[in-house]
Amino acid sequence: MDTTPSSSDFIRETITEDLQAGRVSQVVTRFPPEPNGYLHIGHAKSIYINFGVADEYSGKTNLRFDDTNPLKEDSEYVNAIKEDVAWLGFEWDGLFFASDYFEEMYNRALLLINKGKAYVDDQSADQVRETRGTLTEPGQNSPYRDRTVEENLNLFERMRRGEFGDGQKVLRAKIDMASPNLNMRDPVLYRISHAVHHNTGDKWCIYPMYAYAHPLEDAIEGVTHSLCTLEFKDQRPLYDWVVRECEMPHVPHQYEFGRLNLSNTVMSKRYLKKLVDEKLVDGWDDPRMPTISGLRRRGFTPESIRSFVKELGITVAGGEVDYKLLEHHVRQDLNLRAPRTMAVIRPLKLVITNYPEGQVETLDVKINPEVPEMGMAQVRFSREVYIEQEDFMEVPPPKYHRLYPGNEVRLKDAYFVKCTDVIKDADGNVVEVHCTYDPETKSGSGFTGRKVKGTIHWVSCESAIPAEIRLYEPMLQEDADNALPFDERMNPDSLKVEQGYIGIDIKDAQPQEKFQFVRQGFFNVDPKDTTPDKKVFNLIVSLKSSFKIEQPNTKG
RNA sequence: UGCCGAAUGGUGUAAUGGUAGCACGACUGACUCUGAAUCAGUUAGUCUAGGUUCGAAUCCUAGUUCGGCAGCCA
Repeated sequence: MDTTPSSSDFIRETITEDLQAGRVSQVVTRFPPEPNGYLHIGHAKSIYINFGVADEYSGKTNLRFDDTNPLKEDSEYVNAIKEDVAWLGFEWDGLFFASDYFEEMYNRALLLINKGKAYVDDQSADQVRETRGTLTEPGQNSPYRDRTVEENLNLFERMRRGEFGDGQKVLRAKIDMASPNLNMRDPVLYRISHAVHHNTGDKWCIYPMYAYAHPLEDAIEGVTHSLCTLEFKDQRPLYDWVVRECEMPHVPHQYEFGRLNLSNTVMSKRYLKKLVDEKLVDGWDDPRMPTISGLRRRGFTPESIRSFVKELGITVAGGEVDYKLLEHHVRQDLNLRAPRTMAVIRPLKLVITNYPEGQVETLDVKINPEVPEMGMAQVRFSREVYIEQEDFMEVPPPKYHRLYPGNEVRLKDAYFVKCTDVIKDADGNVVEVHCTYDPETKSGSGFTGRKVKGTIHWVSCESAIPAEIRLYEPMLQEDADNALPFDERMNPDSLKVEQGYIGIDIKDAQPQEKFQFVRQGFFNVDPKDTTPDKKVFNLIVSLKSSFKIEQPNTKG
């Protein structure tokens, strides 16, 4: 895959040392998503780190579903996650579920109880919270903290048998209610939840908490380096406590890296789910979503996502990456891979008054000038063509090289045309532009008589194929205050739908095929809404442009 | 006023006691049948104050700022 060496970082340094010192013989990592939503670009970083680092050291990586909370999890998410990881280009060694380990986890809990390291607490959730203390004050011991081993064993077994209702009892670790690390103040290990689990059905009514389950999962699978994001940093002592006190034969270690934050991007699974549930977007794969499936449908390539996250590196410093960097990577990838085509997004009819009526020419055009091997395609040219509305202005601003009355431009791959007339409707809107063309200026004829500053794209009216073109902007407003809740930052213009035209050269385009609409951007054939009768194109990313119209842009 | 962690151009990231570099962005210019791409260039940085050292982004001390942590979520 991506074989260029990555620079060193604290994780790779640790692994190198562990290998050299013989502490581990083979690197084993895992990517442990909870199947409670779809993966997003932030997960792509974690996936890249876990799979990529292991791969560099000829190690193994498991895909493990951290499914310890039946209330939020669903097999729909399991399938989506598997598809996304595979699409990104990673192959897992083992495919596991935390729920496969429930029996072993239960037995280890019994061990903890027998050692006097865990107890059943009858306090309510509220009481537990109230007695946990605060950031500056220690907590208080539970009145049930000193139950006998026998009593704890009996109670815990009855919890499992379903003798108690949700929330009536929990199993807690007995550590230190005065610890400055809140995670060590007798954390809950098991809670009661009479819920159907996507994998184990109704076999269990007690479920282990993440802090207890995760280290055991790692230990069971022989994970050597458990790589997670920074918010778990404070749990490290508890992680080590669980592995040690449960007397796991294999001892994994946890290392934390900074998660990815992207500018103007919702990276909260919870909020993304809300957008989906409230139908504010067209599902998890809405092209505006930062989900892997959304990016895929939008038209991003796995290669571009990989090279993007690779460039981020592995650090612990927090920050926010400009989404322009992601755009750069996809442009760079698609520039060499995407066929060029002329498509008109907002059409304006241009009539060539001195071109013979009824005449149609077939022109050969390069599919990708950057990559001659991609060959040639054919397009049609006739007396009437559609051009882009923004390529004509009746009153041009400074440095406007496109069409305006009296100005001559090239119709790309065809002829020079000079604007002679403007047709307007009753409201004064420009509805048609009239030009004359010069037959001597045909593309490829070698004409050098004069030059024009502008070249514009077009589609021949007689064979133009209507297409729906969807233009996207970030879901969050560019200049909104980051402190504001997402609801107040949503960009009302994140989706704009246009009815445009494509040429016959891409009439057979298939879902997920990507093109560069010349002078405009890269587009993907939408796989969901495209029908045999009508193609839908998603804007992946626009082309950069160094031309900015100065002052108010009142079209036409 | 608890614990943990982090601070290098606008953004991300290198430099592991020895010339502060790379990428993105922005801005110039060249080229151009894509105002793209490409090429050339410009811009701009070690949080602060002390200390150690021939020499500090790097080590030490203090401070400042930012982030994470008080789910029976993960």
